[in-house]
Amino acid sequence: MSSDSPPLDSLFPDSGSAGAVIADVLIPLALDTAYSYTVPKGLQVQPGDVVHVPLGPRETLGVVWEMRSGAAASNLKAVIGRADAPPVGSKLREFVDWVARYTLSPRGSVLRMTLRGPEIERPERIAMGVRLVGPPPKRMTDARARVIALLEDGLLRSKRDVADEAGVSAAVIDGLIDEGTLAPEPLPPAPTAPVPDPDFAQNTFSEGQKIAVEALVSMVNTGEFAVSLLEGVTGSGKTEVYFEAVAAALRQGKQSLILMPEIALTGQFLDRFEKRFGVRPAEWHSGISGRKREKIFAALASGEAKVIAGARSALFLPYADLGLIIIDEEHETAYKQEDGVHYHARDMAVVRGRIEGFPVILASATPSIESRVNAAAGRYQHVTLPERHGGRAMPDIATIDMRADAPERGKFLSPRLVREISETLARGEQTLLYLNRRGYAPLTLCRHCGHRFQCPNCTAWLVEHRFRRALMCHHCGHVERRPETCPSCSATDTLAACGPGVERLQEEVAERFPDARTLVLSSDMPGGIERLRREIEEVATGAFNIVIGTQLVAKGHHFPFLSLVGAIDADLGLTSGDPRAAERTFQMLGQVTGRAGRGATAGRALLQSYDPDHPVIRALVSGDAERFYRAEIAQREAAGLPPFGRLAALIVSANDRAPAETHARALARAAEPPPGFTILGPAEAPLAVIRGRHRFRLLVKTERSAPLQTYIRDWIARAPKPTGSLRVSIDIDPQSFF
DNA sequence: AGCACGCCGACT
DNA sequence: GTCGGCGTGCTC
Repeated sequence: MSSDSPPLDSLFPDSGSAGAVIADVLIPLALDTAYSYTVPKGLQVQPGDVVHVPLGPRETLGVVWEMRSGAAASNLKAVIGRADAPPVGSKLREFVDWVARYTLSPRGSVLRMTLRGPEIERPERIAMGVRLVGPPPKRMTDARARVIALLEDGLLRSKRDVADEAGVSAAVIDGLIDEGTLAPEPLPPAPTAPVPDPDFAQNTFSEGQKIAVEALVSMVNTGEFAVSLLEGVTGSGKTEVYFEAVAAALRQGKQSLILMPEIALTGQFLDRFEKRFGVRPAEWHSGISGRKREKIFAALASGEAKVIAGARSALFLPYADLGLIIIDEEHETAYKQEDGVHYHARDMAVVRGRIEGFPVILASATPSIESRVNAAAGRYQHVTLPERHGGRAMPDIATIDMRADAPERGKFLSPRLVREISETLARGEQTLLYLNRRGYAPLTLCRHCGHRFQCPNCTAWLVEHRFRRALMCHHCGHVERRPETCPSCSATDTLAACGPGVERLQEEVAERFPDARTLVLSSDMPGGIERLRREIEEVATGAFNIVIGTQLVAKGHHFPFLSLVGAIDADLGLTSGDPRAAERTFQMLGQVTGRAGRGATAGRALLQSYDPDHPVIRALVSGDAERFYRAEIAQREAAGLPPFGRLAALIVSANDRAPAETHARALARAAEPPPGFTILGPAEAPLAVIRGRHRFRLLVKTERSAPLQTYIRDWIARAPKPTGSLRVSIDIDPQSFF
């Protein structure tokens, strides 16, 4: 339509509602388009307001995304009213739109992540306190006298406190209210988030740390978007260094968000924060629920909470005045959300910083390749802490060549490692045995006929869990009882466990060291995440002699009594088809071995390996991270892969193999890759069955800086629409986007 | 996310 | 004959 066309309402003079106020409302459901509603006269709303709107037969919450005035089509319903919730500011709306576009998700799905806090509406129950207001009651009792004596000062106290301190029951207090002696009065809401004091305590820093502190503080003081990669070996005092950036933000009155992998948010971290700032930060993770969640949500939206330590979901919340995001352990894969909206919290944090104009700090002892490359390219400032703090020595890392120093048949600890564990025990110190395999044994087979137990839904072996007497699939959760006889040839006593899991390792440890106190730390142990946090804290107190753990022991915990680390199968993971296998293994082993060391005494780490000359193993032993990063980038180039980033995976899945494969091929055909884009089609992607769904993976890579997601969006638009039980999900690896 | 609609198996 | 399983599609 040309610009001199007549206005719309003159074309439809009978529409009758020209000049109506229309709100485009985004609803936190899997909807990409905002729905239009008329705004009734007398209702004041503006973009960002949370409103109630009718949706089909029911009523939902939505956020006013845009406002306009014009002719209201007759099918529009009206906004019901405003909800009592903090508004979603324009920068946050821009962030939601950006993330939705980048992740190819409906905008409503992203919006939902920002409204996750409260069961909006339900007004807070106002707690009542009591105050002494009237004459003593006609009949005095001992209990009543104690209550009156306590309240003689005329101060307001909660009923709970009065009952506890006066040693009476609530009935006594209610009786005094009836008598008119006491009066109920609403209590002022307890502060949810006491304000951390940037000057509560000052840490002392080495010269090297001072330089890093200064770099971060000046970045925060500048108050503009910038990214720093804070790279510091384990024990270099990274946390204390970035606390100074938080202090600088506090002095400006700005809020800080410290993102960390969920399991790393332990009392240990909170204690360190409290030592520096006098109070604990507000916490946000899946374990915080109900009223507490609502309160924290309100406190961060009002600006009352100044520092929030949270898991990745905290990134999307409506902060009042966010001025800094820190991503601790930035290399962690836990930052990648794989269901619903696929996003990487580290990268989206950088985007939020860019949109809202504040600095972002990425901290790690073993940074991801992409952050290293971004730092080398000058997009990120590289701040390094090359030395351990407080005279702590770097751990001494060595390999044990398993071909030369083989354990007995059916055992997994090499003679040398057994010796080292004995010596560590004798010194009263702690040992950590790292094995990234849950359960007892990863494969069970029949020695008679060769039958292997496989998941009926997935292309995976069933993992034996002896503790639960079951065979389990780690992909879909399928569980079956471990039978006594072979289901294929009916032979008895021929089923053999192959390979080690942490449970089997514990069995071996218990046999070798019957007097040692051992603990298995694994995500599938009963008790959930809270129990794990408790156990991790117990390990830190030195309560166990030998700890056997899966990868979750690598997530940023400090174990002060730990002097020996043994990696049982250091090569595990190096051979998987994942393009990031080497990087992951390097980071994992780097983190785990970094835990070793007691005070000034150097710790010791032993890597049991069948391939001690592997570049990853050699880089770990030499302590030369630089060498690993260089070698890994070169390796990726040689394999035709970009160093990072411009790589996307499309997963096509269906309940049957044929439609999944057909669609994957159709997608591959529909793509007309622009120059510089390459599709690694379904033929090259291994088919896997997970949870009964047949999955095909198409990898797309590009050497160009053009945004991959734009290309993918066009591609999907061109391809036939998925039908039936087909699902296409897209996982785009991080890119540099600015 | 709800909720209705619709098309094939076992039941009072 | 219906009740009900969950696949599919719609909500301004």
